[in-house]
Amino acid sequence: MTTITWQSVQAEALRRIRSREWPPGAQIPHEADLATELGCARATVNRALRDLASAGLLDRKRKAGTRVPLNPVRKATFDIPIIRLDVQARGLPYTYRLLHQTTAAPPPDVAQRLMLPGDTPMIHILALHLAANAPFCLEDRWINPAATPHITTADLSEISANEWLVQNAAFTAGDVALSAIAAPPATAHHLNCPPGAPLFTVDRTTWAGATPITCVRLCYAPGHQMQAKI
Amino acid sequence: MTTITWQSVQAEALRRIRSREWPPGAQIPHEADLATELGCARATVNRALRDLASAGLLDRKRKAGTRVPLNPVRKATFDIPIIRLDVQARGLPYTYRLLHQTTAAPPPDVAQRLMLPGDTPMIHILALHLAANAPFCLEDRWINPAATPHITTADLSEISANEWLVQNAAFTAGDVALSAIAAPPATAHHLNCPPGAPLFTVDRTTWAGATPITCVRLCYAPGHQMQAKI
DNA sequence: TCGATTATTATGTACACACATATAAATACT
DNA sequence: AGTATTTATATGTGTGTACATAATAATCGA
Repeated sequence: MTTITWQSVQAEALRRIRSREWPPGAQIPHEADLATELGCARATVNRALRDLASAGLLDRKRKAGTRVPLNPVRKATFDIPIIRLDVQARGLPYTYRLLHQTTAAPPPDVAQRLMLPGDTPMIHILALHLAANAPFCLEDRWINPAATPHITTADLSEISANEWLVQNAAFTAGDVALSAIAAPPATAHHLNCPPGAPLFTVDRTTWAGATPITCVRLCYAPGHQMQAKI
Repeated sequence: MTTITWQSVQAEALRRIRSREWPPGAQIPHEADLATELGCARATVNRALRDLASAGLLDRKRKAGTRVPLNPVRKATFDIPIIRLDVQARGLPYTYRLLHQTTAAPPPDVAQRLMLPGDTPMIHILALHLAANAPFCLEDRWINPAATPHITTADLSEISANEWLVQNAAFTAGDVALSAIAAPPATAHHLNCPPGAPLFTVDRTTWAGATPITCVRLCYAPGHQMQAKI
């Protein structure tokens, strides 16, 4: 006897959505009915549909039931790797250069993004990540020392702040903004590219609960691509 | 009596990871032990830890148990909205202009990305999405008509291919590449920006099972940001 | 007729149990 | 010693039940 898995239920639901057996906007049978129809427990159907809903392929509401959205908003995910591992995964030797480190009050926009008073002294890092001795990524970071007291004892010329933080300050949430900017002169100099070159840029702010940890701008050398999956 | 929820178990696990009560690299108690310790069923612990693992915060292997990864690879997600809704969500009026539509054999790189023979005739679309009458995004798309026969009857000057496909060709998988490019002259002309301007660019290929559906390059006007969440 | 209150109902989740499955560890075998 | 086989174990998943919760639909009252 073959048992129905939640994956098979999910596949069947997906098939019905794609074939328009469940057309956009329509309500689909409720869990109990599907369970009896497909010959499995409601929990199995629940798991299958819950996952589809979190992927944006179904809308579920208590009492209202489950329906196929008219305008599904699909979600894509990408990894946030340690830059060293990102480079090494490409088969390139990695090096790292700490360009600058101070403790100072952050510029207003950084303070605002971290929701901290503007006069809080923070650690400022400017560092260059290199792949095969070519500039790969310029890291411009502000760290809230109150969130990570140990960092004052870390030697950030040996290990990148990026890596230190990933290993020592597990964060619970963060937001990321992706954009393309024209390389400012100083950045262009560090990345060894012409000023104005298009740079793929990641602005990231991370939190441990309600405590802001760090806020970083990563400017990647021209030509960089970031991969994501749907 | 207060019942333990999987969320509370997850929060407690997260706390232990952050506090290094479960240090990086260490193995954590197995599900059954945690269940008895926290006073809940193993299924509840399983759900909590499974979700943490899919977020990259734990590594789980059968028999080997669960451990805190030394180098956690966190995952961020972003929405893939219909461009019209993206514009309207910013409170701007949306317009759309079909610039070009033909049926032809695709260039080799497109054929390769879709894993189709190079001589398959495909639909090629060039369209401009505008926000408040300013260029917002240039869409350069190739569509496999074999995957979506109905599209030949769609009037793509009225509804964008982007929107038509989302509503009519639910895909099961896709990959996305994000990058920054210097605006080529033609693109710059359409987006009304100087040639060479940094453009945030999304290259997306989508599939319905093993059948390739479409492959699109979206070039956003300078200054565009894409938001993601961790 | 309208607004507040009360059912009704579909999803969300917890639990106890059972069995499946991957795989590390131990054992037997050559 | 090295390899193949077995065993033990932690996670993965399905089932049936029970109750919680949100939100719609029905009912009631002014």
